[in-house]
Amino acid sequence: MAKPAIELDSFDLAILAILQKDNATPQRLVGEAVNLSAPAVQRRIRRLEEAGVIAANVAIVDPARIGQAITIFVEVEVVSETAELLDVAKREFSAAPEVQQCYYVTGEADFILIVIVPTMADYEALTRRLFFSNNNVKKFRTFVAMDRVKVGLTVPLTPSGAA
Amino acid sequence: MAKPAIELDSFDLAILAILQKDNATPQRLVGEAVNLSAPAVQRRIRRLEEAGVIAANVAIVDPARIGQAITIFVEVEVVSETAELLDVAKREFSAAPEVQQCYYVTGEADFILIVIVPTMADYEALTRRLFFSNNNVKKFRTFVAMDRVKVGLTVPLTPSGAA
DNA sequence: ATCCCTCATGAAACAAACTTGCGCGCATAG
DNA sequence: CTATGCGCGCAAGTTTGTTTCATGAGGGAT
Repeated sequence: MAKPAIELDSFDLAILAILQKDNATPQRLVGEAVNLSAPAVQRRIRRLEEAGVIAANVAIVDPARIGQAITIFVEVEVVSETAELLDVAKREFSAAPEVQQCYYVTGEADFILIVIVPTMADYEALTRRLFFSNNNVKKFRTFVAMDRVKVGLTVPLTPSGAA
Repeated sequence: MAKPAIELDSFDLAILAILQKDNATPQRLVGEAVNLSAPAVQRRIRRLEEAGVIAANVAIVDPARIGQAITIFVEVEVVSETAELLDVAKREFSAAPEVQQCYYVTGEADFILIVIVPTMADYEALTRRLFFSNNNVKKFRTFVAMDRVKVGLTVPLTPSGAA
């Protein structure tokens, strides 16, 4: 694993704020925006990537333009919360390509999944495969998204622990 | 607005699959992977961007490495589902920078929010601002994420509506 | 107090990638 | 059968990303 935390100064945060919105921004422009030279920006970006602060550089695809994808939320409740059973569930859920996001949470549910499927029939198939065939799944609740009001993974830049 | 849908062939889907994982992949490598020349890849990418299929190119930042961000799910139930009240809610929720994602859903809840905050105190402040001061919010349930098992916006590439 | 070591920066050179223009082949329509 | 439009590949030009190098600031030890 990478280091749990590295020092981030205001330059790093400014760079992250830009790349979070558009990582195709030329380093030259980034440098101008944060008052740093292009190579300096380059080194910082590499450091952030190696440290895991930048987890990935990806293109965001609009599901609505690809077939007619349906976004679904699932709250999953498990029977037993032993460490190994949780690991099993995490691995199974993560393995499904339809599962975009999976969180282990506190509260009335244990897992929250965000699923994208082309049709409801695909979702039904997924539930059979993921939930009904897993004895540790007590119950699950389904929420179908009618509107993606706001979608993003942009993290608010908190200057905590930085100079 | 862009066209609601454009034709996507297997080349486009293959390209999208790659860029969804890493949009820093050189077009030359993309071309090799899909058996196309670099300029052809380039033109297709541009078309996909203009059509809105590629909504954005962004760097994914791990919140855990930025301060100690907490991911929280909120199920919001509203009193009245008139169009204008929903619009108000959508706008208010979207305006909050802490709200990463907001969906309007069917089921036992009306909205599902994904929130990122540095501390629980910030979340409490957010609830006051967003929920308690909004008379149309009947109730809300909170789920705190203990583990981000899987995070992504990767859309499964469905060859529907393509050659 | 001085020296030395380490580290990050900026300027320039270098390499790689992106972008554009051109001609060709294929599919479709007339 | 011919004409037209679309998308491809090739090659050149341009921008961008990457490396190298010398300089200056900060820290610790003598």
